[in-house]
Amino acid sequence: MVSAPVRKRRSARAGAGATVPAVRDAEATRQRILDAAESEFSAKGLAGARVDVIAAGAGANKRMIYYYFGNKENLYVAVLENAYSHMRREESGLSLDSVDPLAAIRALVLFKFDYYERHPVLISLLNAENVHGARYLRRSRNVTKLYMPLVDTLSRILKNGVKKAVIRRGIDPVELYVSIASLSYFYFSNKATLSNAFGRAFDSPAGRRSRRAHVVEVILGYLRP
Amino acid sequence: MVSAPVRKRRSARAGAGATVPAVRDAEATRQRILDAAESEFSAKGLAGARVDVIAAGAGANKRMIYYYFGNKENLYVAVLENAYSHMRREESGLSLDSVDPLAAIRALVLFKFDYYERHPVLISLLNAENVHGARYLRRSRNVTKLYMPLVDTLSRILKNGVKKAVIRRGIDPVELYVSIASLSYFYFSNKATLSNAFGRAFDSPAGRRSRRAHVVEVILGYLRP
DNA sequence: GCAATAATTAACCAAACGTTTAATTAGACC
DNA sequence: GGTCTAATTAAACGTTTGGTTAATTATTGC
Repeated sequence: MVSAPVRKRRSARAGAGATVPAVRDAEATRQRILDAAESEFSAKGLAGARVDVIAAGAGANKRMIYYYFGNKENLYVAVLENAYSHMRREESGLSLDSVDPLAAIRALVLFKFDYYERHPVLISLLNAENVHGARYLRRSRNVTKLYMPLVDTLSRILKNGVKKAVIRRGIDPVELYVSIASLSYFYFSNKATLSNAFGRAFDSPAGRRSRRAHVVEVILGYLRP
Repeated sequence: MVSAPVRKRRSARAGAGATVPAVRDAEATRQRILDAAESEFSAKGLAGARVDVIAAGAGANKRMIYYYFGNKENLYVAVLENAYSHMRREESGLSLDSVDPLAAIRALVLFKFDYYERHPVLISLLNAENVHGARYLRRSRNVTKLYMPLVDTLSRILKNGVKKAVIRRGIDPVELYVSIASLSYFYFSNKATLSNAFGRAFDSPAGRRSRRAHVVEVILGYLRP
């Protein structure tokens, strides 16, 4: 490349702001499209999202979407895979084999809460996906049945806790995992309608702090022998 | 056309099967549209739903939707109001002022579970609504902030339970209510992606039975002093 | 029976939208 | 510097879709 080192191709006026690089860069363009698509799909769902809005948000020509992803549905699936596998990866990176079973479970609960808080798009995407019966997630081979390792870990922790007499007997690890996810997920997923139902500001920092403490209390309270 | 007293106007071939009455009946037509809209909107969301599909499902002319509801959005709001206020009505019909605080809470937990199980459309509608920040539910004046009575009841139950030393001290009734809702809601709301993540058949009768028992255990286990 | 009105229908329209065609430009390689 | 290919663009295309027009049929009140 020559002179004019930091030329911007366009003013990226669409607000969504993606900074367009000076040079042609296939991978970067693809990534900008993916990012713009994530925010558009998570806000409006597959049917509500607009291809033109995604292109504008990415600072790319609409044609690029078809160049890199084929069509709208494929792009949606790519976004879904991306968000979903990110969570899975982070979660499996958790080292829960602490000596203290209760501390391990507490760590898992807090991880779930914090992850959902930091990744609202994942929640929206999962919500939309569940509305149409996980049609598109199921289509993606990269994403199926990868939770078993975590359930195994949980199972070991429970057994250990029972032996040490700090956890009650007879808890199904899958049910427990779902309950842990529930208590945090629902709070973030339904905060719009919850705020509407109670006057209470559900999304305030204080609200989040007390919810965070509460979910730990519920799970650990339940686990007591 | 002559005699033929029980003439059907159309064969209602659309599969969705609404039985079209022999005579003109404004209220019945309106209701058929509402029913068809509920199933279409809950399956596809506002943007994904098709006005023509709703009309066909209702066995009515498309024009009737605009005759009775003005436009697609208004119809959506009507569906939402309908489903939401139905739940609110049923819930406020619960008489939880039993002598036994734990029995009262157990009844609330089971009510929530059973209601969600029996009304999957409500869950889908709420999910879709939360994806776009409750924009449309907030628009409906009929539906706001009507949960306070229930929270008051819950508050009384908790106080009573503390006095009788069967419930631990210091539980926030709103947090508890949200937790109770979470444990059941999430299970039904996310069953598609959950079934995908674990191999396990989440939606089987056996699965539902054990989940139902589990959520009661979690809440009552947590409440112990 | 006969107007007046309410309910219903078939056909149509314009805008929105996903997708494509075909041409252009930048960078890589020799 | 010229050639080849990959990245990018502008404009258009064809369908789908929400919404409308205007005419028709049933029902109600007299």
